[in-house]
Amino acid sequence: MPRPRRPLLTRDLIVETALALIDADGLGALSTRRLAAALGVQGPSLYNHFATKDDILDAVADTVTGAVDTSGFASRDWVVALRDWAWSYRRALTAHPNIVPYLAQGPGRRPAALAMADAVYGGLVRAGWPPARATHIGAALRYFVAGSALGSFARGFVEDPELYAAHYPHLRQAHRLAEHQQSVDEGAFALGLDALLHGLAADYAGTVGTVESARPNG
Amino acid sequence: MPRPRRPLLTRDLIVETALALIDADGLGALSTRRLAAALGVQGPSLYNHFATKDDILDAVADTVTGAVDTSGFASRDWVVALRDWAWSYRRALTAHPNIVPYLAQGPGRRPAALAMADAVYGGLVRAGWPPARATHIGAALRYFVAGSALGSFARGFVEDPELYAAHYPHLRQAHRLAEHQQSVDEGAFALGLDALLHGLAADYAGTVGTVESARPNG
DNA sequence: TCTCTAAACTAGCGGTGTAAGTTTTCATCC
DNA sequence: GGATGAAAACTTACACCGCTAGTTTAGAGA
Repeated sequence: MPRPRRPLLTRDLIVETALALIDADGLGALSTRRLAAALGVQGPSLYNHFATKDDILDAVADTVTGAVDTSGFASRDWVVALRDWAWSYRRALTAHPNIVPYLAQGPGRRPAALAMADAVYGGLVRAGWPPARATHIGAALRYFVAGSALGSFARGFVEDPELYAAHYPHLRQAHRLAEHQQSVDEGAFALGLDALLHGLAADYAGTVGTVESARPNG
Repeated sequence: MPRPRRPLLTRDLIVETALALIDADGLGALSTRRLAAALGVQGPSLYNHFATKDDILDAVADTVTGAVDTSGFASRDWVVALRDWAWSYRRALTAHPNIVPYLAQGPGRRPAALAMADAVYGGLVRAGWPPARATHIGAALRYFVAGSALGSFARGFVEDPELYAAHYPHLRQAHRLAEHQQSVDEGAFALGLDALLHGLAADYAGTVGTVESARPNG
């Protein structure tokens, strides 16, 4: 097949299909030939639109990150904005868990990740946090969200009572974690996020200072 | 070469060499042939000692996790124990950052990870936390530590001022993050960990209750 | 001493990312 | 309107990947 009358591929179509394949079969199952086959095309044709496979994955990661909502930093109290952002961030990642390990390794040059960092940092500084602190807070929350989306704690346990009872005295109930995977992970996230925000609020009261500087939109 | 007089390979030697290669060249650069070559052997010989490449990586992950110190839970106040554990955990992971993405995806059947979970959970329950809460707390801290070791926040930024100034108004100083990578990541970790523990302590005071139940070794 | 297993080997399969070169279509400029 | 050059598909091919199969020989146990 020579050059077709209307292009068979576009960057968006490739990214969309790649994400669907990753969601369905995992990151390891995505090869350029399989992706191309899903698009009705031969493998190397993808290289007319992307330079490398990693470029494709970067674009996929960018669209996933693009779904994160940071609008709260523009109008809400910083604690509320952080909480809303963290939950939105987590939802965006857990909607596509298979891409998370790739995504979590370097926000660098990806526009959506930069825009997110920009909004968070800007919002915190505007709320009165010193720049260095704002950087640390944004990073700390990113650690927490990425870690929670990456390694489901509960998913790691197997549904086999005997495996744990023998050697790990306190894990007698661990096999039940597998059943309640989602609620355990969400509960742990909720608990940890609340604790983090509580601690940050205390820090804010102590270092940034008075009540009047904690205005919602400054 | 037939069977040698003394075995050229042992599981420990394979694991040790694999970890060294991963540290030096990254997870992606570890192939069975390269690993075997580093051991002075042909590729498939490894399969006399491990069933699959993933088995090798699991063993590597287990030795890395094995370096985490949970001894604090046996003798110290739970807040101190959590803090010491989290830092030890982080040190163990950041000593071998390239294996972290593999390691963070499922503690499941790996003995060292199970022993760690057992110690943490047991220590928290002994301190008076309800079992479900103890599970959540352990998971939340794991999220935070794994996230911090996985995606260095600072490493993702490039040392090019112009890249950020144009589109991201608040990230004008972001290129400087690359220089101070380690201190930024450690600072963010310290801040986040302290906030988390502060929040948990407040929760403890509110739900678990009185002062006398917060005894160090119960 | 005989036998079986262990631990190395070689050969090879199907799959991977991607480079190189080919063909044809479309858009653009004289 | 015909020439030109880029675009977008193709085929072929390379080096590498994880892993299987079968072979050879050393050592351990009956």
